[in-house]
Amino acid sequence: MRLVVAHCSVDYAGRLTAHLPLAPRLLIVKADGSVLVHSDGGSYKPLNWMSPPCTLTVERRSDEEAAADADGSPWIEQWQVTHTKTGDTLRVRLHEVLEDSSHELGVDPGLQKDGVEAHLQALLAQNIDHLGEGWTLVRREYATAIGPVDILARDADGASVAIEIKRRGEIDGVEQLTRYLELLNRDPLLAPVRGIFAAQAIKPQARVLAADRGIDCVTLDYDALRGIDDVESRLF
Amino acid sequence: MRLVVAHCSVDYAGRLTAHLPLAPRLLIVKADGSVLVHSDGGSYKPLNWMSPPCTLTVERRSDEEAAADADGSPWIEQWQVTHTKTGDTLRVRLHEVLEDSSHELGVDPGLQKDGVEAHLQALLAQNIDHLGEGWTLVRREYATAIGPVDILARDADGASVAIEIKRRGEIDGVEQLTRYLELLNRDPLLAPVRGIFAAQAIKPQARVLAADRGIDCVTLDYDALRGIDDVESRLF
DNA sequence: CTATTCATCTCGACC
DNA sequence: GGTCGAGGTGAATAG
Repeated sequence: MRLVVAHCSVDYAGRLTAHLPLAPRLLIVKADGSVLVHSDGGSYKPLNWMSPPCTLTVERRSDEEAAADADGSPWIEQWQVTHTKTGDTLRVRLHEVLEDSSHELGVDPGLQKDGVEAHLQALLAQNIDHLGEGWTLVRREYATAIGPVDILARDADGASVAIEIKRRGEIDGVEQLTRYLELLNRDPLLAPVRGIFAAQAIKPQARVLAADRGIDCVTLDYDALRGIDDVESRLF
Repeated sequence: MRLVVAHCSVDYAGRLTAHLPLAPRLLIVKADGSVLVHSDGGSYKPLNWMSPPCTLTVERRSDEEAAADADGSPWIEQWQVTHTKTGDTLRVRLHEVLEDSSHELGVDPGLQKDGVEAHLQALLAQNIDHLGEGWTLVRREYATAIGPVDILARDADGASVAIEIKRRGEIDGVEQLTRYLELLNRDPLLAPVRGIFAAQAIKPQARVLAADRGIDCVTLDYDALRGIDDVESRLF
């Protein structure tokens, strides 16, 4: 990994073209040749970058050559980075260099995560009676021709219920569930199937559309579900 | 901006919990207090991070104190970063420090972009007869109760056409256009309104759904449209 | 390999 | 301040 702090200008050409005027920035060149251009603010996203796989060629020139630049751009080092597959290009022109260091870091052992949608689905499946007393789980990831329904269950009366789970409930989730319901209701063994749209938070537009389609909305409390699960884990 | 290369371990707790075991990494502390943890590979996304607004507190201790750590974690410096609004926390424990430098970069002048969907919409609006001879533009961003239609036009016979533009044509774009058409066709001044789904590339599934809904698909060539536009720019 | 879906999404535009 | 849609989305997972 090479770290350079320098006054630089950057040009990118690919799906879009973008330009960064001359200013001091942090440049990172990773072991795989990928390049990040960071400013001293904003978010984790670089101002500009090149993803691997890519090739980096470096051109250096003397102060005299730089001063004589025809375009009036007195860079002393230029990086030409080209994406191996898409042909996207990133050109970085370094003017004044404030820092330049390199380190061997090796391969990272990687991140361990917990708490995403899969977990939410597992928790609700394990606590399906959270939705109503006497409810039973039929299957998680119930397969249909157009994709798997998150959860298929039966209510206390034995009627089928298809449940779509999202972390955030938005309009396309309702559309998705609608397509599943249309298909499931063609199966005489299941029909009538009603739908439940379950999410940690549901947007107003999604609620309106769901209501229009006769789909019930349920907001899930992740911590509460986890709490239930912890209690049950201790019981069994 | 502070740059630190160090053997470190990282723990994040927020929407999810995540852990990075001890390994050499690049740590960046930006002027706004945000922190990035990068490995020497992967993408432009850090392994872990904290977005602004957040507060950073640094705790240092001597090698003797570190060696006597009750948990057996001989860190010599610990960063506790807390998000001001959400309360998310990031804890970084530095063991061996390989580099530590700071720079004043100031505020970046920012990025200039070109070539995204807005541009595609503008180009097609300016060259609406690309879709058919004698076609005319009614309005870009034609407002409806459920959102703006990208382009409303009339064909050579004066019949209304609603156009949805995407960079990549996928199923939800067809759904979106379907909703617009349903609404627009309730307006007696416009009806009958037909739909055109225009994108640089359209997925087979989206084509099938569009055909089923009576929506025509058109693939757009960005460079060709830009070429047309350049020619016209020169003519007028 | 392609295709789908999630994301600590981020980011901008618009209301 | 929110809400919504796009992204050079990226990244993981299923088929």
